[in-house]
Order: sequence, then C-alpha cells, then structure tokens
Amino acid sequence: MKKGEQVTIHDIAKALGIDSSTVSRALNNSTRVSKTTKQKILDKATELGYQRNTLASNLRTNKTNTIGVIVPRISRNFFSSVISGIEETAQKAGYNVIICQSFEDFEKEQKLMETLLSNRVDGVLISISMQTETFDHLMPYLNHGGPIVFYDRPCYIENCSSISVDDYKASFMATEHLIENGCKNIVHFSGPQINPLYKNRKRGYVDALKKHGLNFNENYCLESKLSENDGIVFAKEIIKMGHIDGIYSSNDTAAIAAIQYLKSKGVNIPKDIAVVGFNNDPISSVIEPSLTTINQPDFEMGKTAASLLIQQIQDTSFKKTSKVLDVELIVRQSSQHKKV
Amino acid sequence: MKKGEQVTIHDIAKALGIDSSTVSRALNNSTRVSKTTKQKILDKATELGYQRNTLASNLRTNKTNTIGVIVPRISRNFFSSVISGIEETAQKAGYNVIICQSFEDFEKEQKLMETLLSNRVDGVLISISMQTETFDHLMPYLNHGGPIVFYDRPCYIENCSSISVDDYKASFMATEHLIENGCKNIVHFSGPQINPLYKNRKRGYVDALKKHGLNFNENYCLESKLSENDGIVFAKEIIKMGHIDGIYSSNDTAAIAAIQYLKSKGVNIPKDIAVVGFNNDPISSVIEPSLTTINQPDFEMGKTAASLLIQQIQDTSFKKTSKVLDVELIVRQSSQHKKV
DNA sequence: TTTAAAAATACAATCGATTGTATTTTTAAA
DNA sequence: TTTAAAAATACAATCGATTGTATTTTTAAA
Repeated sequence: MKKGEQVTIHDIAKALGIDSSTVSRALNNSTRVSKTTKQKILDKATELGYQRNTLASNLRTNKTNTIGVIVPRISRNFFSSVISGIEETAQKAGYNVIICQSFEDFEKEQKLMETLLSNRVDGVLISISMQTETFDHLMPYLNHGGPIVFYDRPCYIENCSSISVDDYKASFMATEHLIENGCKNIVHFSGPQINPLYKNRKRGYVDALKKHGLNFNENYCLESKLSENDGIVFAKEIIKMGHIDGIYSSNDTAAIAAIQYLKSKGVNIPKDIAVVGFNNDPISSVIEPSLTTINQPDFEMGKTAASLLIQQIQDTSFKKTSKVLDVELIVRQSSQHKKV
Repeated sequence: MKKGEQVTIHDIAKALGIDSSTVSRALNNSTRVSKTTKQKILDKATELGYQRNTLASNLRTNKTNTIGVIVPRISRNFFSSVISGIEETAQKAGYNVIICQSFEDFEKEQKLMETLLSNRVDGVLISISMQTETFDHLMPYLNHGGPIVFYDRPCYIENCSSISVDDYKASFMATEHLIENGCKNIVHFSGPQINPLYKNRKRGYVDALKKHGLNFNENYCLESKLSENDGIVFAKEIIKMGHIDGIYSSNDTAAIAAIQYLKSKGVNIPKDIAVVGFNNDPISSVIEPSLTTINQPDFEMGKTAASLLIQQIQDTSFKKTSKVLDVELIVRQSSQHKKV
C-alpha cells in the first residue's frame, strides 16, 4: 500500500475547512452532525475515494469486530460447513471472520493463538487439534479477557462455552445398528483418547456392545488420527484378525479407505464385513457400497458457535453454556450385513 | 478484550525506569539497545505477559504483513489445496493469511475487497467468482497501491500478475482422449463464458473436435455454473438427445452428478457414454467407474501465487508476470469407451 | 587525565481515527 | 430584541507502537 495515496479524515476535513472530529462523526452517522454537513462530508469522501483505516479505528476503540476461527483443516467437508454457518451468523451481527488452519498441529495452533491475540480479535472459535494435550496456549488470550468458544471437539476449561454433538449417543446408535444387522465382532476405529470427543465415541461403542451381550475386546479398538492411510493400515490388521464382521469408524475418511482396501482384497462389503462411518462426507454417498454414517448438524453447529461467542463478546456477564446437538444415523448399503 | 488488562511497552518502560522507545527497539531486536538492557526488557515483558498490539504497530509502520485470499469456496478440494500452498509460502516469508469465501457471489466479493482494503492487507490473491463480470470493485484497492495476483481464474487487468493452468491444452487433451476412445458425439459441460478459463476450455474442446474431423455442434456445449444440480439437469438433456457417447465436463462435480444420474437410468458408463472430468477431486477416484479427469498442480499454484504476490509487495518495481502451469490427464475407467 | 567518537538512551512527533469537553452557532421562547 | 437552551462544531487528548533527532553515557585513543 503506497503511503502517498492514503486519504484520511483529515484530508476531507481540510478540503471542507472543518474539523476532523466532525468528519469522523459524520462518517459514523452521529446525531451530533447536521444533515447538510453530513452530506457534504459523504460526498467529499466518495470524491476523494476515502476508505476508513480500520487499523486506526480498531486501535482507538479497542475492538476489531473480528472473530478468529481455528479449524484443523478447511478441506474436510464437516469443517467447511461449520465455517459457512459461522460466517453467516457473524456477518449478520457485523463481524468479520478470520479463518486459520492448524493442520492438526499443536505448534501451529499455538502460533495461531498468538497471532489472533496480537491482532486483538474480539473472540475465538476453536476446534482443538488432535495433537493438543495442554491448554496453556489458550491462557494468554483468556487472561486478556478474550472469550473462547469450543466447537465440535469439546474442551473443559472454566468459563468457556462449548458446542458439540452427542458423540456418545451417535456411537451407541451406530454400533447398535451394526449389531442389529447381525455383526458379532465389531472393530472400532478411534481417535486420540486425549480428546473427550473420541473418548465419548468409544464409550458409546463399548456400551452398545455390553447392552447386547457382546464382550468388549480392547484389541478391537484401533486408535489413530483416522487418516486415509490409517484406514488402510487398519484394514490390513482386520484381514489378519480374520473373523471381523463389522467396522464402526470414527470418521468417513478412514472407513472409506478401509472399504476400498478390503474390496481390493476380495472382501465383500457388507456381506463379509459391514461398515459404519461418521461425518456424512459427500463421498460417503458416492462410494459403492454407499456408506452408512452419522450426519452431524454442521452448519447449525457453526451458527450456534458464532452466536454463543458473539453473545459473550457483547455481554461479559453472559453465562457460559455447553450445547450438545443431536445427530442422525443415515442408513445406506454398507451396513446391510445379514439382516434376519 | 478487557481494556484494563492490556500490557503495553509503556508499562514495561515504567517498570524498568526507561523510555518506551528503548523498549520498542529492544523488542524488535535493534542494535541500538545494549545486551543487558535488552535482556532486562525481554524478561520484564514475559513477566508482565506482554503481547505486542499488532494494530498499533501496523498503523505506524503502514503495513500489516498480511495477505488476503479470496476464494470462491473453501470446501472445494482444488481450492483448499491452493490455500495450503499459499499458507506455506506466506508463512515462510513471515506473512499471515486471511482466507475469505465469496461463495461465487459478486456482491460478497465486492464487500470482501472493501474489508481487505479497509484492513490494509499488504496484498490480495483472488480467484474471481463465476458471477463477476466487471472489475471496478478491484480498482480502489489497486489505486491505493495494493498489489493483486489472480490465481486459477485469469483476469487481464493491467499490471496484475496471474497464475493459471493451461486450460486450452488440458481441454484439448481431454477431448482428444475421448475421441481416441471412440466417441463421436461429445457433449461439453462449460462454465460462464465471461471467464477466460471456461472460454479456453471450450476452445480446446472445439479445436480437438476439429482436428479429428468431428463437427462442432453449439447445442452440445451446455453452459452452467457446474453445480451438482447442473450435472443432473445436463444428464437429463443428454438422455433426451439420445445419441451422445461422450461427456467432457469442466469440473468433476457436474461430471459425477451426471454419472450417478445416468447410471440410475440404466446408462452404462463408459460403454454407452464415456466421461472425462476436470479437477481430480478425491471423489473422482472413489466413484464407480472411477473418473478420468484432469489433475492440476493445485498446491504448486498456491505457492507460486503467494510467491509472486510477495515479490510484488516487497519490490514495487517487480515486473508483473503471467504464469501458466502444466496439467496432467489422469486416465481411469470412465473413459474406456470402445477402444479398438 | 582529557577528549573525540561511538554506543546507548531519551525526547518528541507520528500513524489515522475516536471521543469527552469546550466553544460557537442556531433555535425558539420570553 | 434579548436570552436561555439546544444543536452544531472545534479543541485536544488518546489508543500503542515506531522512528528521526537530540542528549547522555561509555569507550578508547591521545
């Protein structure tokens, strides 16, 4: 940005022979400026091509009207839908949104928090990375009085709102669905147990087994970061195990990778092994057999998260709340095992 | 952000009984401050939990070390890969990245440009929306001296660098591939012709037909925004047309939607109709039959775009350039028509 | 020990907008 | 026409950091 070309309120003031404070008030549509003057100022502003310097304004008013969003990866469908929800709500309330990717990396997440604090965003929405095990990097921001709301991946920090999905129930439903379809030896693809989200999903899986008199085998719970490659690795293990007839995966990515690998090895899905995923990625309806999965209200989660955060920004006495949204089991072909 | 909690360089200065200018210089590691003083200042800074106020700094130095990225939709795989490339290069050069979605909406794009100008980002990377037909909304930013680099969707504005893919060649290859596989009546799914990108793709399609002595039928060129729904609408038209044996789609989304619809109507892909897409979305390798498509160097495009922009930011005499990256035809099952 | 040069630090203005207070102008009642 | 109240505008300080210039302190040569 070339310096010489910046038009400021002082230029407008000088051009009209008035004070810059009046210009400022006019541009903010204050009642303290007469209509005639206001019009003159507005006209001159467009004439000179004035554009408010938000940096200066933000510095003075001590707020940025900006919320920062930390997301593990924007490329995942679930997250990009959440972001759309956030943007919609934020825009309506007059807030800008800065989107940052942590790439599931703790150090990157730390740096992003620093940048957001340094840029004095009014609030932060964060879905913590899978690597994150401590929360010290959030404290400077919280100590400066900045509100944080957790979405998708809950995180129990005092005074922070969070919004998530009923992972336990979803998992229970998914596992029970496999059992009802005749599966007896169900493997679970799980994520890092440090995260309550994956813990809850595991609990749901275990409890569903228990309810139906199937005993839980710790070896059947395969933990990873649920990447495509993890799905393939797990599929290989499953073939080695030999007698597995069901897979409940904590995300679609790993489930789909596993299905493709198993199919390539001549395993019939769902006749030999039934599969249920999690997320309802677009790809899940395209793969053959189409994948039974859990649909989350992603867009709504984004809207709710943004709305909780904005309430906290605007009303510091706002009581912190935790919201849990409901999910839906989408039954497709991959789970039609051997229905009696 | 609560006001009372802000620690400034003045607090550090007061605590140490020195001047704030010295504190500022120390924090910026200037040679004008002695090692002992520097250490004292750094220690006090961490003790007080000081975090630089970037707003103030940016206002004073008249740069933000931030580049703005306008992208039609982050959820599209191609764009999220481009963004990853941008972030990597930007981070290495010490720039922050603000990601904004236009959702292919012109008005939204206008607003985003205003916000970016207002926030005085040092440069802008933009892939213009499909709705965009005029470029007046870019002028205020350009007039303020801010550099803009176009990526993916070229846009010929004086003094602006751009980086794109050889769409003509890609299209020619794709169409020729269908012809070589025995297709005689090839439909082209095209995008808005206002955009050179889709124009070039159409040209490639037309020229490939010509080269192989097939005559070009304007009715075979179906124009839309290439959404999922557009793909279905086109598929219906194709069934009506009756004698189509090949589809070359300007993106995978429409191609895949069309394949699914055609399959549901009993059309055999690729025996009855062969299909080639564009983008190499992850879904293209999962659908059955797997989709022959064009792979673009998305990550590299992001890196190159960021690097071009940063060069322009740092060296105003930098000569504007247009780069064209090469593409690759990924042959899969959907195009195996009736190879002789 | 004196003194000039170099190093370190302080002073003061500035970036562009906002805002509490003071002053001037306008309005309307007396 | 006078005058008090209201409206409009100007003045001046401020947000937090940076930076050119001035001053002080330190270093090292004479």
